Amino acid sequence: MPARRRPTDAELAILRVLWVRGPSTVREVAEEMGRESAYTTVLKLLQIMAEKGLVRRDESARTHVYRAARSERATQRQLVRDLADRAFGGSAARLVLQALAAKEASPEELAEIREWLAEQEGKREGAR
Amino acid sequence: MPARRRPTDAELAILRVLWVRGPSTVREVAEEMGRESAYTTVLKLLQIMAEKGLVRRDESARTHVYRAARSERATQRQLVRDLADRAFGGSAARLVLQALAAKEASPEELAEIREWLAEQEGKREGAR
DNA sequence: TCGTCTCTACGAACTACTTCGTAGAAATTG
DNA sequence: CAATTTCTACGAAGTAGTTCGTAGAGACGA
Repeated sequence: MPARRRPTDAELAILRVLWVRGPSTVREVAEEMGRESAYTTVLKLLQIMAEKGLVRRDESARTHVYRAARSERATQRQLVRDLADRAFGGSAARLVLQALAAKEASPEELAEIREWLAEQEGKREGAR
Repeated sequence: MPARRRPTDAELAILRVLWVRGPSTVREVAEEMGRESAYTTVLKLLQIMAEKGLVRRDESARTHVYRAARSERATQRQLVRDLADRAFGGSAARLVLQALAAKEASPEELAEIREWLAEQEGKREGAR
């Protein structure tokens, strides 16, 4: 059983495209990524990612169609956990505090965070 | 001017030791990391990290002493920014929300987050 | 049909990371 | 002083990631 490794930079760039576009052909992904990388580079990457299980491939037509195997949310969560483990002693909360310090948050995002906090408050009360 | 690359996994493991122990010799770091990696592996890594500027080396004695070039906080912040860019479209706040979902936070940490939010609230009021 | 285009497959080359063995200098010990 | 230990330096090898060129099959248009 192969341990799940985190996607590399190049893989993540491709996943981002697939999350936005949905199932796509090699050409579509390559196009979306601009002229940064050659068509065959994207193809090769997608082939490798299919082997790794990062994407699924529909081969029913001559032109294969790829889609992300895991959702954006699930992948993001995995990456956060991974970073928390590697650099924050496993504490996602400490990671949060650094993240808050790192960049400005929009009012909407602040509101979401506040909402989450309120939920926690609720749970805590309920648990007494 | 060499762009600052993020520390690799092995480098991060060593940095963690240096942050905890402060300036240390190769032997001390190797010891701290358990018997996972051979002495010369740690040595080589530290040499490379010194070249990259991740650590500074005091060569005044025969046994060199290494210390982290950047603080734990600064490095953590860099890593958070990097992850936000690579996987969250640059939004640290969205990263925060995933992080909050990823793991339980302790009451102390929750309190810190609340405090930070209150600060933001204050700024916002003040700006009106 | 013949040439052109598009697609997948494959492999080669290059870089980065990680590991550790060996060599030799310097310090220490008996 | 000789043997042992401890240290740095270096190099080699293995793995993984990334890039892209070339080849050949299939589709398509003139």
